[in-house]
This record gives sequence, structure tokens and C-alpha cells, in this order.
Amino acid sequence: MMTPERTVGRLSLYRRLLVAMRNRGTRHVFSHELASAAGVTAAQVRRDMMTVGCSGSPARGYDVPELIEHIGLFLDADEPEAVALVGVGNIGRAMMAYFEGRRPKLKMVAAFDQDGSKTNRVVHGCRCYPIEDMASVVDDRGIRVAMVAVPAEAAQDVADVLVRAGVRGLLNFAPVAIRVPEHVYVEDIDVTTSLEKVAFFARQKRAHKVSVS
Amino acid sequence: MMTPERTVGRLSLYRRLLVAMRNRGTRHVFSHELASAAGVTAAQVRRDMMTVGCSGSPARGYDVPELIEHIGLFLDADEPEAVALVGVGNIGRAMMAYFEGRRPKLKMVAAFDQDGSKTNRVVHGCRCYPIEDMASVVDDRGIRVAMVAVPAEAAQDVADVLVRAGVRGLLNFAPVAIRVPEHVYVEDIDVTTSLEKVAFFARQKRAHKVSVS
DNA sequence: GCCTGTGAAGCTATTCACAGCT
DNA sequence: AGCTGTGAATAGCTTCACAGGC
Repeated sequence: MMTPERTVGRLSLYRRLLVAMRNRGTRHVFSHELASAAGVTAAQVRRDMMTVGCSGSPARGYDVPELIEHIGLFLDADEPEAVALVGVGNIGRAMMAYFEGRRPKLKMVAAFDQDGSKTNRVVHGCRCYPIEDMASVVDDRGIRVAMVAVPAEAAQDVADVLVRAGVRGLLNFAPVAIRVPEHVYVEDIDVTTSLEKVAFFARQKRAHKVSVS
Repeated sequence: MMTPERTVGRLSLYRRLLVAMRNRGTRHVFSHELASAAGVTAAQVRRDMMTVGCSGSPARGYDVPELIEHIGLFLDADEPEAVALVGVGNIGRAMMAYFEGRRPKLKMVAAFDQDGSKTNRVVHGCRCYPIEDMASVVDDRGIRVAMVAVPAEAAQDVADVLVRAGVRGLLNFAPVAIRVPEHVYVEDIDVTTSLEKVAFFARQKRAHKVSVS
């Protein structure tokens, strides 16, 4: 039974919303409340809860702390996951700053860059190594997850080295499709495509509005 | 006839791949070649080409410059689209640097931040204004597309102001679901969710591998 | 009355498969 | 022989709708 990609994404979002609710003192939540916060339907939330094996009561809805724990058991590894970053440019540094202390189960433990002026330093609590050390450090530390934030031309080579060193999941910021063996998972974040989509649909909406009114 | 979101995303990717091909001197391309570069099936590429109203020949495949032009006619506005950025933190600055001169049809023309030390300066060719000026600048310049790169707590308020000022498309980096009227399009880039997905499926793949062998 | 849990229905997106062309 | 264009089939995801419970 393979959990759908979309479901995993929503669970991650639910968890953050639930943690925020808990911090505000909320103890129980109905599917339609969580749905509204997450921007999905109530039926969708209930389906997703089935995936993590959580049930609620008709009277009170779902128990917030219990939900948070179950989603954690489902999503997280037992041990915190070590993450590598390749490419300490603008995006790479932004990611370091962003993840510093945010998700304790995902710890950026090593960064790599070609540029000697960036290496052998500690940035945002993460040591930067020369790119040549990538294979050995990833292998030594048993790193399974890596972020690729290098220019498009370099992305495939970097991915190849990472995969050979044992990485099983890649978060790719380079605006190209990376080829990997079947046993490796790749998620792309392509800001150019995203912005072009936004511009396209923003225009559509305008056109539609005119034609309707 | 509303073009599917996924199709628009793929067209954006195809275009970049095609431009790279053209720069290498490639004149013609078969659906399976473009498919392989984009990481999709050949049938998918042919379907997408129907959307932009482009046809190829069985002998030579598709004409690369023609494809680039047709995708441009389909995706782009006639005039370059002005884009606003809200939040000049790590991610905001990375986006400024990234888009500087990259897509001439999408021009970052104004940035906004709360922090006085960041405003009234020009960063990466983009003027930074105090957040209070957001509504008036967006309205005056007729900006229809904006990137939201502020902390989660501020995202909804920022979005509300932008929408009231005329924005029709948002690229949201804040890790929350933003509520907008029906005539506004929102695309989310949620790096926490993306990284959690990668970690989850990296683990699955490992488990799967063991159980198969 | 309003909730959850879930089989069944409905939708959307992708892939198949083959006629037609060169 | 190998390609494109596309109706038909399939697969995957979401919503409906209602039984069961408080």
C-alpha cells in the first residue's frame, strides 16, 4: 500500500496547522474546521485521517494532540533525518536560514559548494564542505536526503554523485528534470514555472471576469 | 476551455528545455526526445502540443523555434508582466537575485518590507518600499502578480491588501493556506512540506527495496 | 442535528493504441 | 519503419451520500 504523494503533502500541512491550534489552546477539531484552515474539503480531511489510522468522535471531532502524534508517527522517521545541501548560493542560504531549528526531525548537517570562499565555515549551524568531499561525507554520515540548489547545468552531475553515495530522496531547485534510478524519489521546486503559472492564471481570471460581467 | 494547471506547468518546462536545445543548435525534436528531457511520456508531450495548437511532421518531429514561439504566444502576456515581492528576507532576496534578468516577460518592479533598514533602496534592480506603500504602489502601477515571502502570521493580511489593490495571482511561500476570493489564483511553494515529502518517500523507497530483495 | 467513517460515484489527468502520413 | 494526432481506456484522486453514533 503506497500512500499517494498528495496525501503526504496534506498531512504535512495539517500537522503544522494542528500545532498552531494546539499552541492556541485548541483541544479538539472537526474535519470541516481543519479542512477550512487547510483549504480542502471536509471529506478529504476524513479520508486523510484514515490513512494515518486516526479516528474522531462525532461529538467532539478529532483530538488535536493525538492527531499531531499520529501524523508524526506516520510521517517522521524514528531518528532525526540528516539532510545535505548542495549549492550555497542565494537559495541554498535561504534554505539554511529557513530550516534552522524549524523542524527538529529534519536537520541540515552538511552543505557543499564549489566556491572555496564559502567552504570550511559554519553557516546557520551547518558546516560547509568543498564539493569534492560530497561523496565521502554523505556516505560517512549515512545521509539519505539532499537538497540540490546548484545551477541547472550542474544539477544532473550533483544528483548522480549523491545517488551513488546513498541518497534516496532529492529536493531539486534547479529548473531541469533530473534523471535518477527508480529507487530514488525526486521532488522539484521550480520557481520559474510556478511564477509563470501564476502569471498565466492571473491573466485567465481577468479575461474570465470580463467575459462574465 | 480552461487549460489544466499541470499542462501549464509542463509547457513552462518544455519552453526552457527547447530554448536550451535551440542554443545548442537543435532545429527539430521528436516528442519522445522532449519527453525524455522533461521526464514525461511522449504521449503527454503530444497532448500538450495540441493545447498550444502546434503540430509536427512524422518525418522531422516538431520545429524547435516554432514550438518556442507558440508556447510563448500561449503562456505569455503581450506586455511584460510587472511582479511585486512582499517580504525582503532570505527567501525574498533569493527570489530577487534569481529572477534578475532571467525571464524578461516577468519583471520584479517593486519590493515591500516592514523593516525600515531594507526600504528605500534598490536591491537586484528592484526598488524596496515600506510596507505601508504597498496598496498604493500596486494600484498605481497596475501590478497583477505578487510573490508573498513573509512569515506565516503575516501572510493572510498581506494577501488581503494585495487582492484589494488589484492583484489577481499570488505565489505564496508562507507555510499556510491563504484564503482569497474566487477570482484570484494562488500557487503555493511550501519547502517544509516538500522536504517532509522527500524524507518520507526516501524512507519508503528504502523499505520497499529491502522487502523486494 | 450534526458529526464521523466509508463504499460508490464522479472527475481529471495520463496512457494506450492505432489510423494516417511521409 | 517510425513518427504524429487523437478517440478510447485506464488510473488516480476527490467528492458524494448515507449508515451509524453521540
